[in-house]
Amino acid sequence: MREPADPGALLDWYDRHARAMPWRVGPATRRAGVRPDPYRIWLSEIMLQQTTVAAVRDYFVKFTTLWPRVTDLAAAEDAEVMAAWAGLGYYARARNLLKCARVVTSEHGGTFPADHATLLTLPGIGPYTAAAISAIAFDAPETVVDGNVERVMARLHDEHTPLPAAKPILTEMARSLTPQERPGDYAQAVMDLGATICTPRKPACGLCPWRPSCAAFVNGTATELPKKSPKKKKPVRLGIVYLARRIDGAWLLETRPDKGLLGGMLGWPGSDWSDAPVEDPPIRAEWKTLDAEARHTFTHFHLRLTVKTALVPMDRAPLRGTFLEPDAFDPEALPTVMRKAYNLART
DNA sequence: AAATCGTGGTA
DNA sequence: TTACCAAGATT
Repeated sequence: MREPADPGALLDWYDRHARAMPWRVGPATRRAGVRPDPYRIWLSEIMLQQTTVAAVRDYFVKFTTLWPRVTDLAAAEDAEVMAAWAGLGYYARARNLLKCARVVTSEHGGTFPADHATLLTLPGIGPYTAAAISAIAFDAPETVVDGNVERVMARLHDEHTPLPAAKPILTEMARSLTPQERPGDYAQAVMDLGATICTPRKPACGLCPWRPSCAAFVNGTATELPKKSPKKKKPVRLGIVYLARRIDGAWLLETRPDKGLLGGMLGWPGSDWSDAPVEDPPIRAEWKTLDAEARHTFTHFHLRLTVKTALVPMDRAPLRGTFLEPDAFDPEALPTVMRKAYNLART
C-alpha cells in the first residue's frame, strides 16, 4: 500500500525549489507575514491563462510600470491597454481586464474582493482564477485546478479517463488534498511541481517529493497521462490584407470590432478569411500583390494572407479605416498576424 | 456544451 | 513541417 500524498512534503519541496517570478512573494517572505498585492496576483493570473511564464514576464513588468494600481489601469484608455497587450494573444482577456479593473474601482472601492464567489462575478475571472486569487493573495483554502494540477492528479491516482470528461474527478482529487495550512503556497507548489518536475513529456520522477505516493510512477504510466480526447485537424483559410501608405508616410489602419477574433485590436483592413476571400480594398489605388504570403496559425485554423500594398496621394479619402501618421503608429501595437504582414510589406 | 479565442517554444 | 503544449473564460 502506497502512502497517501502528503501536502507537507510538497510544501517542504516548495520551500527549497520555488521559482522566482516578478509577481510572486516567495515562501520565506510569505512566512514573515508579507502578502502579495491582490492587484498584481490578479494581473499575473489573467496573463498566465493558457500562456507560459516566459511569455508573461515582460508584459507583467510593462503593465505594472505603466499602471501600478488597479485604479490606474481603470483610468487608462482602451486603445492604450490593447496596444500594451498586443502580441500576448487571447485579446478578450485584455478587454475583460479593463472591464474588471473598472468594476473593482467603481464598485469595490479599488480593492479586490477576497472570496471565491465574489471574484467569480468579475469579468474574465472563472473558477481557476477566482481560486488562485483567493488562495495566493488572501491565503484562503481554495483549490486551484489548472493544466498542471490536472496532470499531477491524473498521475498520482493513475486516472485514465480522458480530459475534459475527467475534469470533475481530478478536481475532487485536488480538493481532498488541499491543506488548511499555507493554502496559498500549496497552490503555487502544485503548479510549480507540474511545471518543473511532473512535466508533460519527460517527468523527473527521481526528483519528485510525491513519488512514494504516485500510482502512475509505480505502474509506469506517467508519460501517457493525462489522457486527452483526440483533436480536430485545423483547416486552412485564405485572406487578403491591404496595406495602404500615404505619401506622408501615414498607414491606413482600422480598429477591429470588439467581438470575435482579434477583437478590439488594431489591424490592416482586409477581406473575410475563408476558402474564397472576396476582394475588398479599403481605398481606391493601384494595388500590388507581394510575392510572399503571411502565414499564421490560430487556435483552430491556419491562415494564409495575401498582402497587397499601394502608395496613395494625400487627398484620397479611404472607404474605411483611418490614416495614422508615423508618430501615431507603433507596429508593436499590432497583433502578431498583422505585424507579419507589415514586416513583409516594408521589406 | 462544443466551439471559439493567440502566440511562441519545442520535439 | 507539423502537432502539441502553456497558471482558462466565455458563449
